[in-house]
Amino acid sequence: MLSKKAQYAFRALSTLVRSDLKRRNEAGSTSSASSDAPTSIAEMVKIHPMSTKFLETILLDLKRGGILGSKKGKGGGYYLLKHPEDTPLAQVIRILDGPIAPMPCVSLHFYERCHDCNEAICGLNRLMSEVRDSNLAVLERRSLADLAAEQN
Amino acid sequence: MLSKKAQYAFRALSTLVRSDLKRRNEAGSTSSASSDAPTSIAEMVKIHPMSTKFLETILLDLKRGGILGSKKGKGGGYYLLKHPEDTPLAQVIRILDGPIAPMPCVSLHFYERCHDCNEAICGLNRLMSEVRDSNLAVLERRSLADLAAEQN
DNA sequence: TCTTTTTCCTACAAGATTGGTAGGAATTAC
DNA sequence: GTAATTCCTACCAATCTTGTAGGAAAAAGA
Repeated sequence: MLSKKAQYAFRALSTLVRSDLKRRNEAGSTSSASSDAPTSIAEMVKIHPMSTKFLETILLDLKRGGILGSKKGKGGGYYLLKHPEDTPLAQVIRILDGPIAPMPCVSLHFYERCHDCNEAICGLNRLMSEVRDSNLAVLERRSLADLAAEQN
Repeated sequence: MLSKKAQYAFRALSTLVRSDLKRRNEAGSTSSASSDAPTSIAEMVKIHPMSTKFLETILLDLKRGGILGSKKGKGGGYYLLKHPEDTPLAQVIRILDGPIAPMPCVSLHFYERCHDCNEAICGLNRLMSEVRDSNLAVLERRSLADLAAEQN
């Protein structure tokens, strides 16, 4: 299961994406994200109610993880560093929750050797690699842009 | 990530599957699993080293979950209740770790309503349903039989 | 320059979860 | 009767989760 942290992150990010897309439409721009008109924590919380202080630490994580930029002071806030399509969901989850793989010995980004088995012939290893792959097929393909896409 | 409990469970189950398949071969039987020749905790731990007491509680869970049968006393132990192909990995995980879905609001077996969003139009809900489905595509199709299958 | 608004940073803390351990009761085989 | 096994409940230490507290730093505007 995703932690609350990751769930809140996605909700806040969906606000940022919508604001980003809106600005793009107005400007007619297709370039990478711009730093003007950042969104403050207070605004995000107004749209998706949650603890302000907790969201603060989450956004900081996302900033350190290279997904968000920020602007301090009056009129400040956070903004996407890249086009929403260029940030896969997997990246967000790894920053906040760590490994996506079901076991350390099949993780791509957080690999740890398995001491109890020979990975080359371990059935569990093979099956969990399958699970990991089917997961990543979705999480690496889907991006922040999909998060904000309206359905009918 | 799978808990240690689930990982240990799979290792112990692989021992039971191998013992089950061996017995089937000898007997030439294709029926559902038989209760003779149960495997004791001590034997399982000999093959896959782990805490005996901890494995005890895990096997009890699997028994209560309807996957294993047991026989008490001398010569006793645990055995599969069904043919290995008829126990999907998903069932084992649900017994020991609970939900497979990434969020309660997309869980099939542990559903909880999401209070912060309208599920019908929530982008996160839709994406996480995709993740759940891709996961289950593997975990419901793959069974204990695949766990013990030798590679090359 | 002063005030307000914002992000940034570190530390703390209560509660839940994880990964076991302890000790014995019940059952069965011999 | 004894040894071997499962069954059951309670406990426990460490870690993780989900926040909270309190301010420092920076920027904007008057």
